[in-house]
Amino acid sequence: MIRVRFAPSPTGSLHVGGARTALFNWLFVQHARRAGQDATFILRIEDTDKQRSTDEFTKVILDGMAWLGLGFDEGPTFQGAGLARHQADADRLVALGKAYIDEGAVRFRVNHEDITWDDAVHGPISFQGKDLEDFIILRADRTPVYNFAVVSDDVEMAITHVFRGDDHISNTPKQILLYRALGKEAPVFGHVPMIHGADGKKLSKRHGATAVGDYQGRFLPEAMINFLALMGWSPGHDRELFFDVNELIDAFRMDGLQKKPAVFDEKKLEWMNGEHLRHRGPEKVLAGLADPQLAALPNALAIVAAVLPRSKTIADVLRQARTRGGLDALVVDQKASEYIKKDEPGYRKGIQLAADALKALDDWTDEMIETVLRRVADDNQLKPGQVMQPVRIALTGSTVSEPVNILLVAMGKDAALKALVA
RNA sequence: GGCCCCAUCGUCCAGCGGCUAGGACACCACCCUUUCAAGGUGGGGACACGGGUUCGAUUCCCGUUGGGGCUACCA
Repeated sequence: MIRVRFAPSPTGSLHVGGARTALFNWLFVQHARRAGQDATFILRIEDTDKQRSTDEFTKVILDGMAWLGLGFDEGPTFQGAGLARHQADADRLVALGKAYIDEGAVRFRVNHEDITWDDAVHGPISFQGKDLEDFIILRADRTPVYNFAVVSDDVEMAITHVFRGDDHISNTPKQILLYRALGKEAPVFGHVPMIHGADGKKLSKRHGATAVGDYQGRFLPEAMINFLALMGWSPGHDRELFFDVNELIDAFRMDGLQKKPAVFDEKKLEWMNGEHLRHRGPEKVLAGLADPQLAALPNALAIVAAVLPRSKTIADVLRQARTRGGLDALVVDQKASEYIKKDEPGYRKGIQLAADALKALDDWTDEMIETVLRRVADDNQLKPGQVMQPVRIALTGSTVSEPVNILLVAMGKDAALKALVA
């Protein structure tokens, strides 16, 4: 029987590092299940007796996990709720002579033996007994200290595997001692490396977006999962794109984890998100946008499809689609306004020529539009770009977009001409 | 300072004694083109250093250097 828990602290946000740890825990459980084992994934909130998790803080964690699709089987349970048991366990250790009262607090007696465990990601790790000293398990106010509360809780919940951040390595010997004192076998420990910012330091607020919530509006959950899973883990070969989380579950193995910290590269996340966006396809992307105004447009699907190849984030798709659908006012970007300024008469002429020619076109297809536009350019001794680019800018506010004929078809004749003349 | 962990392109990974050290992101060049954030082709770019072990080390061992984490009656 496998019982795994993910134990975030209620800090008001779910850190991407935490989310990745949750993902590894979850993948481990799902993988075990597929192998026919009885495996349970438990969520435990690591709040304290002084700082109980508020509903809002709990919700942030729940929302983040729900967004990523990481469902749990038990919980959430709260560390702070185990106070009575923590105290009873501590008293028992005192009675057994394994702990003693020190200035009102309860201090655990360390026997200075060497501690070694076979870490699931690092292999053998050992600490020398002489470096460990007696430590507090219950404060003078009878509230438990973290290292004691976790062990008491994990014993209570019969946890078999603990996969957590690297930063807990030095807590592990203390906890192993506690398991022994409580007469229980320690679980399997696996310490997953941290996520660092570009400066090589632990990813924190000053690195920018670090909470899962910061990514929700811009990235697809499946892309986030794919990206997070591949930071510090690999299936052992060069494959990087996992469009189906089931393939991730099948391939996942704890010993495929990297031992060194990884640097979060948002550029790569963006690329990966673009791949997932295209894999989802226009219908699902449009549905996922949950924009009633956009969805109500008869050509919404065509617009999204036109815009998808060059989009990286959900925000990219939404912004471009709404502009093309006439829902948002045109925003002319830097390069576009430079283009206009360089030769405004030429710019206006291009638009005028295109509009006049297009007006007479009944067969509104990309082939015909291209033919007509090229002919207009040719007839006026202009290069195709001299009429295409002005149209593109007038319609999108950008020098970059899908091919102009595709753009025009997606927008529809009436809307396109109206926007051109405006 | 002490303890612990780690070390392949700028970044994310592959490699698990013998490879021209591979892929991806990013970057650069060229091609295509409706002068692009699309597509195509190509390019630069890494085994931190020093000792061993071995016929042979990126790979195994030791050391150095570098980086990170922990060092609370925080979690």
